[in-house]
Amino acid sequence: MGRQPCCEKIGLKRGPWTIEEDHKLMTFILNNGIQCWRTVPKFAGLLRCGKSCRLRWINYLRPDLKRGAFSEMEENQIIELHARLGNRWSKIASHFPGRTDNEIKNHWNTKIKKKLRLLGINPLTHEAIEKKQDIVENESRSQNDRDQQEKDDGSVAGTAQLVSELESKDDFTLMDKAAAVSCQSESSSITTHQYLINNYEILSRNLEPQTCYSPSSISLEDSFRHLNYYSTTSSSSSGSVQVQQWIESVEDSMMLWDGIDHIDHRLFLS
DNA sequence: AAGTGTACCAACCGCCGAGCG
DNA sequence: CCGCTCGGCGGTTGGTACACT
Repeated sequence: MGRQPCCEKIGLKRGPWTIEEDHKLMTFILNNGIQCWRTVPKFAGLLRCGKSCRLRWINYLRPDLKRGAFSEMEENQIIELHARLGNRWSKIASHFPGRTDNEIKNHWNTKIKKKLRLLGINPLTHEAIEKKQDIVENESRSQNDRDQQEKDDGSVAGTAQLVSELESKDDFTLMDKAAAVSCQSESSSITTHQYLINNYEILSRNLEPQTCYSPSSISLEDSFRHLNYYSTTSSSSSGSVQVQQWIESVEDSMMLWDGIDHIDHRLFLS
């Protein structure tokens, strides 16, 4: 026979995790590590499926998670990777330490996809949206000189210039401008994708002037990677500080744990 | 103030490849 | 080799918060 079943679905809890459940799961994993997800809920005292525990850990409880908004640089990189890899979110996420595939997928679906559409880019193909072609071609014809110049030098300076010129046109809608710019890049030797990467910052600033990219929250990268080392040696003050930062971030995000001091002292700062 | 629409994101669902027995 | 489960993945859903009318 094969392996034992992952879990008995009957009687298992579903839905949002409580602070107590998070506490149990995190305490168990930090104490015992992860050998088999099927056994985790059993030994951690949770009425959850192992799969659910895994998801909760990976997407929310993992100490090396980088919380906070995506930076523009990260967004640009996501677009670039998506153009190459498609919806392979885990592959994309592997380029972003501390970010989860779920987080990137959500960000793509709620933010980036919308912006690309406004820019006249098909988020699936990263090509210019077909029906924008007429607008674009009309605009492009009137910009022949600029087009030629752009083709000649193969740079994105022309499109960037077009962006700023279009911005000054009050009777041209934002979407039209974006489409025109997008097509402008298509008609040149520059691909839509390259155009997007080069001008994304300019355009997104205009599309969402209210957007404020908050600085990333405290980066706790590597803290978990070094967790075992620091918890065993405990002689490294920097390690202790790093772990302490993680604990504080967890406390911030999960309110108060009744046993956080217990975990803190026994695992990290002994 | 209440109702409705929209955005966001945590969590679930179902599929698939790898691997165990 | 086969039957089966696990772990991982991508798609989707549902709940909540916020914005708008």
